[in-house]
Amino acid sequence: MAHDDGVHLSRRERQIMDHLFRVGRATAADVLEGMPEPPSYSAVRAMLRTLEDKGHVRHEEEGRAYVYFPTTRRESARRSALAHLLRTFFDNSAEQAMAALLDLKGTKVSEAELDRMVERIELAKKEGR
Amino acid sequence: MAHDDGVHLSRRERQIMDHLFRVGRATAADVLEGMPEPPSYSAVRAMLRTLEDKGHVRHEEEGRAYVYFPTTRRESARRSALAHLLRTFFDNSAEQAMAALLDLKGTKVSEAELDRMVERIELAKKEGR
DNA sequence: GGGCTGCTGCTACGAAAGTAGCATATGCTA
DNA sequence: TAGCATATGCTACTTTCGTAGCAGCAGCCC
Repeated sequence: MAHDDGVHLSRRERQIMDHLFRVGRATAADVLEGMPEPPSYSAVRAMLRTLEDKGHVRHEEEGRAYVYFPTTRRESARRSALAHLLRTFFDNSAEQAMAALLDLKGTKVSEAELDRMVERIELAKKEGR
Repeated sequence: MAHDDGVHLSRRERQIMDHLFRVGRATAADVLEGMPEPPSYSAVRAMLRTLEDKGHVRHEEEGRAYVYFPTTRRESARRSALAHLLRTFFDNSAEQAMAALLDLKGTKVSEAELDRMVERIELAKKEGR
């Protein structure tokens, strides 16, 4: 069944991971800046350490500062986040998700992009059969 | 006075909300069943109550049991979840998200669906200009 | 050198989260 | 009607989150 060892991300931990996935790598200060309702600097560092203990991030020393980054490849994190979203809100329907994607305000989709999307779909169609 | 702490969902609370969004409405027992690493029945009920206090769910009596459901419309929850995902993992690129969507294993996308997707995109293109 | 400045590593602690367990009410059934 | 099953409403307890604050160390600048 569940093999969950440490998928237990708390609210703050999730926020930190989100930021890390967004930017790739960041120092505690960077993370702090990128967080909603920023907590204290100490708090961020503490959580970063916790995340490292749990194995979700690692760090490298860069000059005097620690630079943190996710241990999970962005690709797989994406994948599972997307899968989860699909399952939770779209009944696993890629089409529905697509539709939502298209009329999401704030997302500017250029015509060229739309074209490439169509291409991708056509490709998927060919591969699918 | 902060009450709109909608983002303040704890780990368990998020899991519960996820399940609720997935199924629409459910009793405490249902929720329990749909949770990863299920806690005790008591725990679930307690959290459901908390969620109700915070305004994230409401309940109706159905027979002897309480049936809970999200107060937020699925639509808007979707929307913001999608926006968040896009921002966190796809640099706000709908195209990238689309691509990921297409080659997500486990999602069977029928040819008909693919066709409809193309239609939607073409429509978006027309509307866009 | 002396004093900032910025970073780390700690410890400590209140506040939530998470959980268990009881008492109680109600419908069902043998 | 007694007994079981299933609900809810509590209360109380343990864990972990989230946070502040201090000490120590390394560069920098006057």
